[in-house]
Amino acid sequence: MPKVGMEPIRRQQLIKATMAAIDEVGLAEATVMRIARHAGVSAGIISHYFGGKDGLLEATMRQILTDLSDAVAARRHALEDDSPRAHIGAIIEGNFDRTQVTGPAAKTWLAFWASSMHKPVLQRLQYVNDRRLYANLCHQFQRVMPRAEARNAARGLAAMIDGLWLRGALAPEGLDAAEARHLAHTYLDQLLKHYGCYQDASSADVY
Amino acid sequence: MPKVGMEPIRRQQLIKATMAAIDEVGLAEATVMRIARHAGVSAGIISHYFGGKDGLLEATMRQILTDLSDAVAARRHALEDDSPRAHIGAIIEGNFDRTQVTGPAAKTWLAFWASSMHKPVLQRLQYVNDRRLYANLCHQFQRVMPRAEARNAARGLAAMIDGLWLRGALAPEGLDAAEARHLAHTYLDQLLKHYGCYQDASSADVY
DNA sequence: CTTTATTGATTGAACGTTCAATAAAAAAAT
DNA sequence: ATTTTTTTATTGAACGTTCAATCAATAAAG
Repeated sequence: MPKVGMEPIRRQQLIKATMAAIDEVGLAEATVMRIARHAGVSAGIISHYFGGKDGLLEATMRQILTDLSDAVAARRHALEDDSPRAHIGAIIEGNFDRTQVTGPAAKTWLAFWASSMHKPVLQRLQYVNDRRLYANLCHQFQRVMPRAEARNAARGLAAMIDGLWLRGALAPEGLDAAEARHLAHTYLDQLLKHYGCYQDASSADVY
Repeated sequence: MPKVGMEPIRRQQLIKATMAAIDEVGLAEATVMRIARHAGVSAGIISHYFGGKDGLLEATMRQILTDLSDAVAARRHALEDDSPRAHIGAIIEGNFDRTQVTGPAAKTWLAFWASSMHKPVLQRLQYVNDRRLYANLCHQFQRVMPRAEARNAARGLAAMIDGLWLRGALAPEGLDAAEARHLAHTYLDQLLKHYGCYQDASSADVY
């Protein structure tokens, strides 16, 4: 079976298998053998392509963060409206993108989040991603309110988004994306309305 | 050294040591030996008092949930004002109680949260606790707004509280409790103001 | 002398990693 | 076009480590 150019294929396969395994039994019991079985390959191949289990986990977290980043960027670039509300709305929508919220990605996300508390490599990835979200929100809010208030608004909305994610990952029935988006958008409207700018409520009932 | 009546002392000791170990190296590397060393006892004692590692972890999560519950209950019973805003405010304050937010408890909390996704015993504990918070919030909101809106408000505030917790546990500098409480109270004010009830803003700058 | 409390060496299972062996594909040589 | 050689891909058994659990031994207290 050995063909050339297997590396990118196997890497993707194993990253996907990692998410599937974590979704199935959790990070603690996602052994290399279980992951390999999901991908239909042997356990040894993981060390071959990722240098070891840690390398695979890091690559998997990178993938998830990249996917999220792309989902947000795509929606922001597709905007016709350049208003702060539109940009922040796109950030919300991107964070509750179907591919991110559904299935394996959500639980893997939370698992890595908890794991990053004590693994410097993952912590760094999480930190960079987090700062980017915060900086983006802050920048948009600053277009319609003073810096100090913009910072609070950004922290509040970031917490709201993460909280909805967290609760969705833990809820037995999974995240209700429509409801989560609605709550986040309503909160955004309140934050903006409080400063009397761009106060039309047209985006409140988008979902 | 063996004296009688050691059981309750050892149990508390070991639960505290578990939190310390998880705070130090994370749940994945919190071995029975490490926990025992923190408590200054041998590893075997854990199986003796808790039946095994799982029993100790369950007891530790129970302790955290009880502490949180007590912190909320204490503040609610101390209220002079019986208004919905006062009750919900007390719930917020209880959730950001110093003993909960500071040190080992916060990281242990998040570690168990992630772990509960795949451990039925912990999942059940988390679920019960979560439902109680939601039911309490819902009940208070329903005193000043229709059922459907109250549900949304409760879900939103619960997400905000959890999100602030989550971000606090992950932030290198830890949670800024004062800021978190301020954000949660401001959000609460907005939720209530939206319905024109109890609209004085006196509690917005409590902290 | 019985009960309660505790230890620490031992056991067996599970895990990640390594590596020699294998086999297909590609390249080179005939 | 066929054979030989090299490269790439993959396996799976073996190894060493780590861990939770067990239990006989020990010792203080009642």
